[in-house]
Amino acid sequence: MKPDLRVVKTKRALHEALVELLKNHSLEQVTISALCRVANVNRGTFYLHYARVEDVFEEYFQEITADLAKSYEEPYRHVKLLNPRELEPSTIRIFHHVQTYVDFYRIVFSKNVPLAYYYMLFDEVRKLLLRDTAAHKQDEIDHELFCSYQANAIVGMIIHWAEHDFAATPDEMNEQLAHILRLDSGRRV
Amino acid sequence: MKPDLRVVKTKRALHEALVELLKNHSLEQVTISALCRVANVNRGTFYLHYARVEDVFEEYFQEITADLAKSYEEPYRHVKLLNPRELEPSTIRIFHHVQTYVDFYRIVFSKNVPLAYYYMLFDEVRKLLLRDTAAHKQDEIDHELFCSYQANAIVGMIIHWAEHDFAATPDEMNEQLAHILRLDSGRRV
DNA sequence: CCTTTAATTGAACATGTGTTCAATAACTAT
DNA sequence: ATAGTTATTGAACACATGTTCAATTAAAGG
Repeated sequence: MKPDLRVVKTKRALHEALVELLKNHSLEQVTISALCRVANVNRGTFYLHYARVEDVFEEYFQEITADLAKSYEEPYRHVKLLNPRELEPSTIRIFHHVQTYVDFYRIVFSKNVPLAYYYMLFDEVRKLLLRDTAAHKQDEIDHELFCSYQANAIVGMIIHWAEHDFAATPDEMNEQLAHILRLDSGRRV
Repeated sequence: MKPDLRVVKTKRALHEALVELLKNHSLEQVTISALCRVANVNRGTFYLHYARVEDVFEEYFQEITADLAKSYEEPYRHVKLLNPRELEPSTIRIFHHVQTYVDFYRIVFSKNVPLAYYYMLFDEVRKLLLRDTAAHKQDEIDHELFCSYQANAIVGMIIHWAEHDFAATPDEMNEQLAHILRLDSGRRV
């Protein structure tokens, strides 16, 4: 059940062709025909794996969101998490992650791309919150709902960040998050 | 400078044709050609006003987000707003608004629509928060950033709601928001 | 190495896309 | 009503889309 090398080659060619075309065109300007021309892949082959150009970007973007989760696994970062209302901001790697892949995130937050990309980021953040706050459930509050609330709040900060062309530094974003979470007084490093 | 009646008629025909087609097709399945066929509008005319089918939906959806703002203007609802951390949930009309137009919001929150629709809702909520919390700025916190945080947190709840097929009632959503905002203890009606 | 399996190809077809143009029709303003 | 303005139309064009098919090619597994 190994992945067929031909499929791997085809997908890699399409990935690289997409990155190439995105240097001079917006995502929605990239046609399937042009993508296949640049990638030297038959158009029929494209349809064996995808339906739209956006699906190729989505597959690529999946590797990036996977990196977000991975950065949380690094043991020296993965400090014990406290009550979600007192998240230790040094453990929040998301702003640094976004800056690392800012060229991708400019696309992810642009108006005419599918909402699916947004969900991929949101789901990743929520997954991390669900895992790290499992011990701090509160009565009367639907914990999954609360994580959707909290995760999307953070993504809201990233929207704001993107609207200002990612001018602030990741550390400044972390600092603001700390203040919002009321860590400004009684900070514990 | 009145709107040309011909334009009004054309747009209305396209709006109605879109609603008609959406009964049996997803938004992305609706082609420009089919839309124009049903609307009895020349395809060239379509391009005089729009570029994509999604633009027609966006124009329609604008009327709906305008209704969200309008519901906040109703004087008997527009109670004095407190500190954003203590939002009086009875003034939060958003969950009821979403339920009123749930057929539209199912599309707005579906994966393959443009992110632009999401922004329209988010911007509307943020605008309301910015207006109603202007008096409660805090030092050290970028107030606009905080409103992006808070507005998107609420939209995160709606995402969660949509994921569960809008099963909860708007009042239950409001109740959960109240709990999250720490109104559970010391509630003031 | 050789057979089996399956991905890829190239070609074709109907339809959709995006644009242009002169001719026509419908609206506005006087 | 009439003249002037402008949206709409229909036709045509090159190109993109989505699908099908038999022929070919490359990989997997023994």
